[in-house]
Amino acid sequence: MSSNLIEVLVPIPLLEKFSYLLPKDLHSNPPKPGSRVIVPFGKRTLVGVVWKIDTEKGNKERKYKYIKEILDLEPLLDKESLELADWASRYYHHPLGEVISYFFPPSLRKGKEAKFLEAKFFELTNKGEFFDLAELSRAPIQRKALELFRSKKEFSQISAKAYGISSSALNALLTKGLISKYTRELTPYKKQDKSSVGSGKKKLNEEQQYAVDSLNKAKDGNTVFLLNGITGSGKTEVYLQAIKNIISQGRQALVLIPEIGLAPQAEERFKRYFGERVLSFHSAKNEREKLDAWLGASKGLVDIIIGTRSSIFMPMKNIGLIVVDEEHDLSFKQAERFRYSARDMALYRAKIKNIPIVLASATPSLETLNNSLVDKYKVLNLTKRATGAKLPKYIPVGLRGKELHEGLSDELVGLTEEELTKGNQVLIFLNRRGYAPSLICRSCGWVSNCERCDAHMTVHTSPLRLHCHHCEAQKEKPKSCPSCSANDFQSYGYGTARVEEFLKKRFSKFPVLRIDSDTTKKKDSLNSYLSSIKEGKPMILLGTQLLAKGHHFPDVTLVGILDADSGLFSADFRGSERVAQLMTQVAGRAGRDKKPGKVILQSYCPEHPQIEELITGSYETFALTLLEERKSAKTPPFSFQAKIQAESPNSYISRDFINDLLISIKKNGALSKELRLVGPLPSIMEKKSGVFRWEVNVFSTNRKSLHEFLDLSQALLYRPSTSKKVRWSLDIDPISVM
DNA sequence: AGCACGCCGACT
DNA sequence: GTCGGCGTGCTC
Repeated sequence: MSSNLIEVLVPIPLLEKFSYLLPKDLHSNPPKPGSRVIVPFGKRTLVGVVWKIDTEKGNKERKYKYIKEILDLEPLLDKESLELADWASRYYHHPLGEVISYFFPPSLRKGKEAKFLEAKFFELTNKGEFFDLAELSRAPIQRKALELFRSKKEFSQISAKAYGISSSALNALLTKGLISKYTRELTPYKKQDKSSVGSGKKKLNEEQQYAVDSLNKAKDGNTVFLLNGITGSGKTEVYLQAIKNIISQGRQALVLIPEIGLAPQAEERFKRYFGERVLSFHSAKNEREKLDAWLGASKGLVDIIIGTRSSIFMPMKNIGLIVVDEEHDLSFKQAERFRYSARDMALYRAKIKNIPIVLASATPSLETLNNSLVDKYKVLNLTKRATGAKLPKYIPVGLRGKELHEGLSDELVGLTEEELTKGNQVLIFLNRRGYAPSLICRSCGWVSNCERCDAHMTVHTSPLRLHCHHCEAQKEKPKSCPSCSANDFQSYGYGTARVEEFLKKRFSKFPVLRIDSDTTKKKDSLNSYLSSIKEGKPMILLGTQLLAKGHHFPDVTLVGILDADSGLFSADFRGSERVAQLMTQVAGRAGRDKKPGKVILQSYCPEHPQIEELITGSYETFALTLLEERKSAKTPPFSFQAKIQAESPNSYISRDFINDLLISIKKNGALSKELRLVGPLPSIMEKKSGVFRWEVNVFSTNRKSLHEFLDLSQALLYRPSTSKKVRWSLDIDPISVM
């Protein structure tokens, strides 16, 4: 018997699904899965999403509430989006109701209409058309307005104003029945013609052409491509042309890019190539823009969506290709709440849709590299720079026992001088902002520790203050030592601001541009920096990883890496992968155009095998070595990993929380022998922002037993009796940057 | 997540 | 005597 029960997802962190009755007058027209409804929930009223219809028999003991209202007659999410949400919810062990809310822009989450902006219009009525103008002789403004209507038939409220038709005249004509009023959706996008796709086709080299051809051939079927091109090899041009091919078939493309200052540039390049067919999507857009973009993509009016992580949730009417650019980038992983990886969700979305997907990178992640080694992915190699330039030459500089100039060796200073005089640009890379990483008292050894974190406070100048880079804390530099009252402070170590000071003094004839998150906070300041670099005058670019990613600096011939060692001895097993990617990306900024480039790699241990591998080998040989290490250690990608973390104002409470959880799991028999548990242990920076964090990491070569473990963990964690004093998180495939 | 209920401390 | 702290329980 039909029970007319509808399963509705509500945006609440609960594992249960909630069922509602359908009011009798709607029995003949039930809402479809993917439509939004309004439902009562406790004392509240929520916007929910229909999940299943009439499938549950119903529990006789339970009294169900009625759906209050159906917001969408036609579903807003297609079947594949629902399937993707379901998969992500199970894979990341996150409540489906919250997962599904990610698929909607804010205004739709709040229950607003799924419509483009509406505007008021006025049009001439029949009566108005044949009305005797002489009757309006005493109302000259109305008469003039009516004449305008006769020549143009309709005006929007705004254009009427522009033509000088006052609102009082409009109202008068309305009451006389000479014009009528209606509202209409303003569609901001026009469906573009299939034939007019893309301009400015660049000449491709043989490898690029082969890559484009391979992508074009794969238009149907779920092939995963690794577009593995060295820095400056013209990867973008390859996928631009593949996208062009896709949209010339009337299909859409989705391009995911990292969450960095690069977005405006990427967008601009796409706009130049595809014009109005492209729409960018990121968190800076306002609600209206987000809704318009969402509707435009979902109705198939926009051909290309380019955006950061969250764009993976964009609906698309007829998606034909997904590109994940810089696929190794960590910003594709959300590090809070719903801890999804947009790259991995993209892979699954492509699989459901049976379409090709391109993962592009000069420094592929070990996961991706491994998948290509076992032939899961098809590799498209670009081994030559598009300009024909050579890859830069590495010059290792050992620092032991050397006198340095604020972190710079004689070799680096000398070469910098040389290149600047030749009219070239020099890039100095130091992944540490501020003036100095800590302040110490030379009299007693006091160090500027942060009260809320296990970290030093960084010295910042202008204004002179101490900042913690892990929490919001900031304070004045103390007048005298808090411990011994002496006034004998020393700024210890180097940050970009300190190096900037030195470079400006030493190379006073040349501009020094410091580019880090402190100097680029203001809107568009990064862009104005980048355009002054583009002018090509000799100068020094000094910066953090902001500078390392993706930019094309044709006049940089020398890159100086001040500290290649940081991260070499990282506690995290992913540390070396990260360093290798960063170093390779930074080095890749040198010699991209006609001029050959050099990279100075300063290190206290140049004989370290990993540094040597980077210098004498390539990213790929380095990565292969790392893969071997991971294989013998059975760490990802040779096992699956999950992390459970607890945080509270008390270290023991956090520790016990993890401990107790593991005990319960053990009792329930979900601790299979295939699981390797690491912990409970304090997290890398145990105290952070005033809370103490403990964690357990679980590794397993068997996905099923890990998922059984996680299912049980999830069930236990979401029990209402779970202590609310502790904030916990479940992270699948964590990337842990503390 | 919210929201209500409930039971103990400092206030007009 | 009450306002309000946050612990606990519940949401079809």
